[in-house]
Amino acid sequence: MNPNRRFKDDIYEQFSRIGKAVSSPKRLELLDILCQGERSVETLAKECSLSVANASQHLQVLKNSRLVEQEKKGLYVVYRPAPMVCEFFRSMRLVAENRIAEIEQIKKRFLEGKKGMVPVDRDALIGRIQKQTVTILDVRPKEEFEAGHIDGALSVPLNEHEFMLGKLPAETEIVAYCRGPYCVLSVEAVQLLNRKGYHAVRLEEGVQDWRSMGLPVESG
Amino acid sequence: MNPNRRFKDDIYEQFSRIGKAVSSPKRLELLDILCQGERSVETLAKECSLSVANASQHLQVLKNSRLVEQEKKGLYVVYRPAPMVCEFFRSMRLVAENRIAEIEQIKKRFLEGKKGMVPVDRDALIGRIQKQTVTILDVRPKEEFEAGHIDGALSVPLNEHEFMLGKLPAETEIVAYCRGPYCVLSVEAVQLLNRKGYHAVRLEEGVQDWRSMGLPVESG
DNA sequence: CTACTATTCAATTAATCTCTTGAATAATTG
DNA sequence: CAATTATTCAAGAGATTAATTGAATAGTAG
Repeated sequence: MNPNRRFKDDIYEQFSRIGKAVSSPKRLELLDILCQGERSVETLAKECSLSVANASQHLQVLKNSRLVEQEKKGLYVVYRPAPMVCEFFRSMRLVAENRIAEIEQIKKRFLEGKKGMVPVDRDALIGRIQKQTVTILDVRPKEEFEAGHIDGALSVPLNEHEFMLGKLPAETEIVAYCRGPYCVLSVEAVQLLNRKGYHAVRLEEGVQDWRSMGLPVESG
Repeated sequence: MNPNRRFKDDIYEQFSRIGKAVSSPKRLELLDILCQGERSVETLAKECSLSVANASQHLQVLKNSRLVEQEKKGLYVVYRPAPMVCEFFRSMRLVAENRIAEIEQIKKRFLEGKKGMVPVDRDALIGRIQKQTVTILDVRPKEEFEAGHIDGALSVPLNEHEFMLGKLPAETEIVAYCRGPYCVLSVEAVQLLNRKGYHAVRLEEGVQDWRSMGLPVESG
C-alpha cells in the first residue's frame, strides 16, 4: 500500500480509539459520572445499573483509549477522567443536545406531569440567592457536595431528605439541583418536597455547568 | 424497568449516536476533510480511498447522527459539517493527540528520514513573514486556498508545482503548509522542493489551526 | 426519449462488540 | 493463615458493523 495511505489509515485508526470508547451508551454514562469526580468500580456499577464485571470491562476499554486513569486506593480501585476528557465529553454532550432533537423529546416526556420542572431563570436565581428569598438545595451525596457546590447551597442528600425536612424554612421557595440534566436526584427531591407542601423547583444545571458559566462554586 | 433507569438509558443511547458516528476511522477521515469545506461524495471517496458506495454509506451514518448536512447542487450532492461539529472534532483530535502516544510515534515514523520536517517555530515564522525573509506556500488545491489561506501565502497547488517552480525566488527559505498535520500534501511538496535545490520546510498546522490560534487568514 | 452521471439502496460476508457467567487474582482483615 | 472483599480475566452467545457487489434511482445532457 501507498505509504501516504498507510499513514492516514494508521492515524485515523488511532483517533477512532477515542470514538470507539464513546460509542457505547454505558461507557458514556460511566464517563459522565466520572466527570463528577473519581469513583470505585462498585460505585460506578451500581450507579449505571451494570454488573461489576461488565462495569470493569467497560472501564478497561476507557482506560485503553486513555480516557480514564486508574489508581489503587486501599481495597478499592478508583477511576478518574484523564486530563481534557471532561471538556471533550462536554463538547460531545453539547453537540448531541443541539443536534439530536430526540434528546429534548426524551427529557420532555420524562418530566411531563411532574411539578416544579419548569426551567429556572439563572440570572433571576442568582439575584434571589443574594437577597436570600430562595433556599438552594444540593441533593447529591455529601461527598460530592464537599468536593464543590453552588455558593450558598445547603447539602441535603436525597436519602436524608425525610430527616432534614423539618429544618427547611417552610415559607421560602426551594430550588434543588444535582449533577446535571441527566441526573434524576433533583427530580425526585422536587417531587418529594412538593408532596410535603413546599414550593420547590428544579435547577437543571449541575455544579460543572455552574462552574463553566463562570459562577461561584464553593468547596468543603 | 424503573422509569429513571429508562430515562438514562434513552438519553445515553442518543448520546452514543454521536460516539458511534466517530468510532470508525474512515468516518473520522471524512469528517476531517469536511471540516475543510463542503465536498461531493465522489471527491470524498477519492480523498479517503473508498468506493463511492462505501463513502456514501458512511456519509449516511454521519447524516443520521446529525454530524453532517447534505445539499443537492446540480448533478452533485455536497456534504458539509453541521454547526459545532468542527469544534467537536477538534476537541476530539486534541484529546487523541495528547493522550494517545502512538499518534506521535506514527507521525515520527512517517516523517523520519524526510528533509525539512522539523517543526516550525510559529512566532519566529510570523516575524519572518512580515520581514519577507521567507516565502510561504499553500499547496492545497486552488479552491481551498481561495476559501481561506494564511495571510501572505502563495497558492501553489501540488499538482502545479512543476509548473510554478521557476517563479519561486531561489534564495529565500520556503515554508509549505496544507490542511494540517495529517494531510500529506505539504510533506510531498517539501520533499519535491528540496530535491530541486530549494531550502523548504513544512509547517504542520493548517489554516483551521492558524485561524483558531487567532492568526490572520485571508480569503479569495 | 435515450444515454449518462452521481448517488443511494439492498443483500451478503467477515469482523467486532456487548453482556453474561463463572473462575482467578490480589489486597485486606480477623 | 484463612476468609473476605473488590476487581479482573476468559470464554461463549447474540447482536451490530464495515466493506463489497450489483442493481436502482433521479437528475442532466444530447
